[in-house]
Amino acid sequence: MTTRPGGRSARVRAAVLDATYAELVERGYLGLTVENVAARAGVHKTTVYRRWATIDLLIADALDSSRDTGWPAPDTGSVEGDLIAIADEIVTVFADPARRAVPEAVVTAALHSGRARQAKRDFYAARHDQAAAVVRRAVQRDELPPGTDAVELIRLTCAPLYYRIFITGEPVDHATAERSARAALAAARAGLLRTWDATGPVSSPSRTAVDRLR
Amino acid sequence: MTTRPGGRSARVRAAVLDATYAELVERGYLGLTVENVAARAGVHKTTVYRRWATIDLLIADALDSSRDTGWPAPDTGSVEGDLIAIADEIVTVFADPARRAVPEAVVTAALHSGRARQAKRDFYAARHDQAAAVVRRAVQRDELPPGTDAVELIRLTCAPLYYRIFITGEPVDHATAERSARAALAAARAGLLRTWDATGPVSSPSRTAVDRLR
DNA sequence: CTCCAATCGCAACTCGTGTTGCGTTAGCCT
DNA sequence: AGGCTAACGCAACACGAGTTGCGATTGGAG
Repeated sequence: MTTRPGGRSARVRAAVLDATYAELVERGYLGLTVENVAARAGVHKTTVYRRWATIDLLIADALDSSRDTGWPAPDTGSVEGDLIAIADEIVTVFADPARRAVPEAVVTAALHSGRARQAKRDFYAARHDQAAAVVRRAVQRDELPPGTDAVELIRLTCAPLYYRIFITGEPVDHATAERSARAALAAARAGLLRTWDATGPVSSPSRTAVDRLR
Repeated sequence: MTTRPGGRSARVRAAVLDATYAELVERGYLGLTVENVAARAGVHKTTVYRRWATIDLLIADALDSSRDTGWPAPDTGSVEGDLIAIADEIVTVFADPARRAVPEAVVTAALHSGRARQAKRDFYAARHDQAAAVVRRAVQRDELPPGTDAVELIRLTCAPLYYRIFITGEPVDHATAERSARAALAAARAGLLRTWDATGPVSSPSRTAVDRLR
């Protein structure tokens, strides 16, 4: 997608990656074969095989392409609202069989291929950073203790949902999302997620919030 | 394993399931083929194919067999110590390539087969129930608010670790385990994990802890 | 405009997984 | 102990994913 309109190579690459997404949504990871992807992309299967050794590398490449796609972080006015919105979006995605097929395939592929594992790591790192904006905002608004690890709070918010979905196989709903967000928030408010030592006065990188209290 | 010494069928079944575990540890999910399992079990491959249609069903059956194996919940004297011990065990398991192969295979198999998904769900439900004992103890000792959802506290303790391991691909260590346990505990102590309504006096199913305070 | 290198399409092939039919063996029941 | 049924071993086969060699096409450079 970087050089979308370009030489034949770029055109073929884009067509194949698009076809991969489409096949993934339609048939899931299991039904994903190189032949089907090639057929949908209007390309011969050898072309696909020559460029991507396995399906997992194909998924990894497709994920890389979509990583830099903009993802708008919610802005409800409060951290609590924002975190619940983030958690709710996860619930919504996994409630739709078509949409949940993509992350499921990514997780599966990452368990098979180191390259896919790397792509997945990069993808979630980017997403976490984008989502962490709501936390950084909250710290500036004194809603949360200064020095709160923004990404860690995002992790704690999402983790219980993914845990249920991928590990225990338990259902998730709006109540689950709300509970996860509130629990994570409780830890943050208790000062358990501070990056720098919280036991005493330190040379903090930013004491603006504290200073403003005086 | 239920009727270990029995007819030929039971013997073959046990041999195959044992071989499945051994192959899983040695070669991982990817290297797991029916032929290898059959060879190690001293059985012909058609015998395996006739009983278990796919590898995933084989893994599911092996998981079922190991579900009722006793798992000793830690008892350090405090909930915090117990939860950290539980979290630490997860870190330890996934630090060992051989031991992490099993849960990884289970998660992969569950994404492929409904039968494996069910086996995984049952397994974690049993584990959660066993681990929840430390929480129930803590509630009785008044370390935690009465009505605290024991299993939910266990979920919140484990979730951030599994999230890093399976989803984001970030590393886990003792510090991660400790932080997860403490964060979950903060939510529980804040009364966010109560099963019954916490906003006022209710007809609670069990007010023993409250009664004892008088 | 022409040539050249890279890439693609095509068909035939290899190889491993999973299947099938049949003969054989083991365990249980009277 | 003898027979009966269910399960197993074996070999041959079917099928599809992935590979390979070669000719054809594309897009850019001089």
